[in-house]
Amino acid sequence: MRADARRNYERLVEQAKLAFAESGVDASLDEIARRAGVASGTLYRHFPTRLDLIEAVLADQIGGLVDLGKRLLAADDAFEALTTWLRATLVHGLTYRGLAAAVMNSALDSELVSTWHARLFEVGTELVRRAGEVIVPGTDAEDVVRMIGAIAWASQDNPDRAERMLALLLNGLRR
Amino acid sequence: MRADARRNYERLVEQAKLAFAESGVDASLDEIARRAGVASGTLYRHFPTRLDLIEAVLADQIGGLVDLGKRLLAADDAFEALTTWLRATLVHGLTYRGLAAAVMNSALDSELVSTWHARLFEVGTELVRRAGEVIVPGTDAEDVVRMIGAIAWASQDNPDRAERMLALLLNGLRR
DNA sequence: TGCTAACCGGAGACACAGTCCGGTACCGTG
DNA sequence: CACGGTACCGGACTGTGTCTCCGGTTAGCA
Repeated sequence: MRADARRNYERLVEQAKLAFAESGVDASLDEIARRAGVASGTLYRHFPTRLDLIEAVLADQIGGLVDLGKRLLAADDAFEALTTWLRATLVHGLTYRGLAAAVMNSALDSELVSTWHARLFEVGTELVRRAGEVIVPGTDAEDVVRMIGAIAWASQDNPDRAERMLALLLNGLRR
Repeated sequence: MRADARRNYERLVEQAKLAFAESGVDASLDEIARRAGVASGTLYRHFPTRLDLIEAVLADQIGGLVDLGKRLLAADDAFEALTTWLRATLVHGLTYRGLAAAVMNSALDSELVSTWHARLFEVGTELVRRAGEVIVPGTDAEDVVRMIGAIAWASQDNPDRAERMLALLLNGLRR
C-alpha cells in the first residue's frame, strides 16, 4: 500500500470513529469522507461497504472479543463462560447506535461473507454448544447468538435495559 | 371524505398490502403510489408517514390483537394470558419483513405518537404487570414488550426460530 | 531521473422520501 | 339542475445519501 493510501485509510478510520460515536454507524459516508479530507470515491475504494468501515473501526475490539472467546472455550464452567461471552458481545453491540442492526443485517444474513463479526459469532456458537449439558436441551446455538444481537438492537442507548434483557435470556437458558 | 379520495385511499392500501407482501414494509412508497395509479403527493396526503400506511394496511389485524389483549386481561391464568398475547404479537410482527423494525423504531421510540401499535403494546405491558406474581420479580414490563419486537426482528422469515426464541423468553420469565 | 500503475478527486447518476403550486373533481346549496 | 368553493389531485421538483467512473496525480521502483 502506498503512503498516501495508508494515510487516507487511517484518516477515514479516525473520522469514522468520531462520526459513529456522534450519530451511530449510519452516519453519512460522504460526511465521513469530507471530514477525513478525502473524496467519497476514495472512501469507497478503501471500504466498499459500510460494514467494511465499521469493522476497520472496531478491529481491535472485535479481535479482543474473539481472543476472549477462544480463552473461554478452554474454561471449566461452560455456563459461566457462555455468560461472560454473551455479556461481552452485548456490550460490544452497544458500542455505537445502530451497530447491532448493521451487523445482523449484513454479517449474519449474508452467508457468503466472511467478516470479523462472523468469526465472533462462530466462537459464540461454539460456546453455546459447549454449554449444551447445562442449558435447556435442544437450544439452537444460532438462536442464542441472534438473541444477543436482538437485545443489543432493542436496548440501544440503554445499558440497564440491555443487562435486564440479558438476565431474562440467561434465566431462559437455564435448565 | 370525498368519493375520489376514498377510492384513492383504498387503492393505496390495497397496493401497499401487495408491495409489503412482496418486499417488506420498506417497499418504495413511490412505487406503491404508481401501482395504485395515484401521484406520490396523494399518497403522502393520505399517509403522512410510512407507519400510517402500515397501520392502515394492518388495521384489522391490530384491532383484533387489541381486542384479544383486552379479553386476556380478564383471564384467570395470568401467565397463560401473557403467553398467548406474546405469541400473538410475535406472529403479528412476522407478518411482513421489516415490520418489527418499523414499529419499534417509530411507535415505541416516539413517545409523542399515539398509534395502534402503541395501544397494542400498552395492553401487553398491562398483561406483563398482571402476571407479576408468577414471573421473575422486578421484571420490567417494557423490557418484555421490547423483547417480542426484538425476537420478531431477529427471526424474520423464520417462524420456527421465532417460536424457539419465544420459548427462551418464556422460560426466562418463569420464577 | 523517468515511467507506470496505484490511487486520487469530485462531478454526476441513481433512488427514494417528501414538498408544493396550479389544476380538477366533488359536493352542497340555491 | 347549475354553480361555486374547497377538498383533493398530479407530478415536477428539492434534498439527501449511496455509489460510480474517468481524467488527473502521486508514489515507488528500476
